[in-house]
Amino acid sequence: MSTQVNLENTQQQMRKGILEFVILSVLARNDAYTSDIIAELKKAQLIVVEGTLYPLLTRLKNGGLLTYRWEESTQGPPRKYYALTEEGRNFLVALKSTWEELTIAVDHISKNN
Amino acid sequence: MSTQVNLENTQQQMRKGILEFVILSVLARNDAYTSDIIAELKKAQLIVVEGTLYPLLTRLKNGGLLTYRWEESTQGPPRKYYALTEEGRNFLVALKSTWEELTIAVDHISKNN
DNA sequence: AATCAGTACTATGCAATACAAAGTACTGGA
DNA sequence: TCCAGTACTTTGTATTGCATAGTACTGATT
Repeated sequence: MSTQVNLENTQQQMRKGILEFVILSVLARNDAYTSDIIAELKKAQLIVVEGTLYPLLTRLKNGGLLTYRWEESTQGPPRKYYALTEEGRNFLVALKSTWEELTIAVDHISKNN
Repeated sequence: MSTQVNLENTQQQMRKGILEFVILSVLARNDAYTSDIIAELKKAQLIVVEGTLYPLLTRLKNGGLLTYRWEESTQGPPRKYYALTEEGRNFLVALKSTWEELTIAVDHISKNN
């Protein structure tokens, strides 16, 4: 068994590509800052780390799907609260559709064995 | 909207990571050579191209999850038929479980919006 | 006032993989 | 012999999750 093909790696590779969808989904309900988002994902058994999340949020913000505002915190430094733009909401609708098509396709194939 | 965040790219990124699972699933039913695999996936609305498939099959073979045999063809050059190893079957079971956990997590998050 | 722990954000290098593209090789038919 | 169709191999590129290193802010403690 080579280092490349092992369960952990494959699980990680499976996470690639879906985090945009997942993050946008979390923010569709409520504005949130990073620790909120991480906690929300963790509740759903999806572990995402800050080294992933920050660049992702920045990318989505730069792409026009998110906006943010600073908010003072009584528990530490200021927090950056992210929110979906209208464009972000539209994009999320398309992503949800894509996800559904993908899972149907995969389930169809994997159920055949 | 930057080049990085567009639907096509995101759809492609969503495919990353699941193709191992999908290919092993196809081969769990029957030995197959590449065009068979591509056709099977296409039937399920999953388009995969040869530049992706060949290196992937090689990787899985090198990792001990697949074996292959050559078979003469009356329609052209010989074909390389791949089959799951015992190890491949075990790995597939784990992948299926992982996929289910992932979809449950994602659906849970996306259904909340 | 200075220090520290906890909290929050930023940046970067690495590993892995889907894909486009280029190329090699085999077979039967023209 | 040449060609089209078929099958396989290789490689470079773009993208992204993660580990890691670092910066910055705040309130509490010394």
